Amino acid sequence: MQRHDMAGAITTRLLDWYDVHARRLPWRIGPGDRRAGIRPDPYRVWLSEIMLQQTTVAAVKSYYADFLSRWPTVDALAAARDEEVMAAWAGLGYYARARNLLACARAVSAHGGAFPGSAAGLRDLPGIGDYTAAAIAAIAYDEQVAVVDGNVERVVSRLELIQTPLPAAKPAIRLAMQALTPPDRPGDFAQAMMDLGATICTPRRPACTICPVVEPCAARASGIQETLPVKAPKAEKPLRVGAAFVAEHPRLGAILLRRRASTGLLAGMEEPPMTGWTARVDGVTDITAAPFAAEWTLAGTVEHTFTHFRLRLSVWHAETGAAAPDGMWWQPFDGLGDRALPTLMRKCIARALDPERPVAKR
DNA sequence: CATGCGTGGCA
DNA sequence: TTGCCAAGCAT
Repeated sequence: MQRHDMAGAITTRLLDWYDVHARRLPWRIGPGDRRAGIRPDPYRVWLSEIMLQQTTVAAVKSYYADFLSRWPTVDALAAARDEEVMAAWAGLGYYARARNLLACARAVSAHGGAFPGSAAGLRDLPGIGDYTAAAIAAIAYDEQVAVVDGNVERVVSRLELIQTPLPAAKPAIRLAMQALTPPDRPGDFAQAMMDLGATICTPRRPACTICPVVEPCAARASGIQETLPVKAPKAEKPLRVGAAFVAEHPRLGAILLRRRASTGLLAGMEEPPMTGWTARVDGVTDITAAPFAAEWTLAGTVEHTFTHFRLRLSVWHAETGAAAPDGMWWQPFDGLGDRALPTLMRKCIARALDPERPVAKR
């Protein structure tokens, strides 16, 4: 099939640019390896792509290294305990990804340990949607398939001057990306588009002067590149409030923890006991909601922003030698790093144990 | 098709 | 400081 000259020009320029400027990332093979016919390990591509869903490269790097070190193959990951994987994922966010990761590993392992060999087959696995299936197939199998993520939506809408608002523009963007994707090196092309979007064709202040495809860019020609893609305005995030209770057992050197419900927000993760989170700003800091009677003192507040609301928690602290209530346990301090504690919960614990200091990261 | 689902970095 | 949003998926 003859490709249009414009499409061919964009593809060629981007691949040439990628050969020089490709970001060196732990899950990528080197250009020399690619030319030698070496293909990336589908397991590593898959692991990196799941972690990269809505998550920055900088945040992923240490988690990727840790997972690959602990579980070098899909069979090793499939054999891991749920709790071990959730704890390893703690802090990275979107915890359904970790549950789906394990479910996917076990499905693949149960069928001989080889990932499906096409985007269509990959798409049926848990945690793998249109984007991830296409990305793995293009990168690991050289399948000529359109890989469309947020970067590609932005780059393509600018190149082709697609002014329809998202998400209505998605079909047109996918068609345009399909027309640009070459039969040779489709994976490199997809990664080139994503690298371009991450480093040059950025949401704000795109660096058009150093862009390898500035000449064929229709939005740049019109001077409206910064207005694309058009998106519907986002609803503002309401404030919810609540109270967390960090009970400390001085003799054991431990704090009281429990496990959250298996569905919903932070599903299956662990936490200190706390109230529900309500949109009502009054009353919820009431210490009558504490897990047991003790000399509770207010250590401070913790604020955290989720996808669709902001949360302000009053953090209470008490020392006690009481037995752990049903469904809770005394967790020794020296094991906290290995628990499935989301960032929010680590903030609460840090605030309670040292009200003066700023909250430390994981 | 709209909504729920985390977190950290950056302008 | 506040808002924005990054290599999306499931329902």
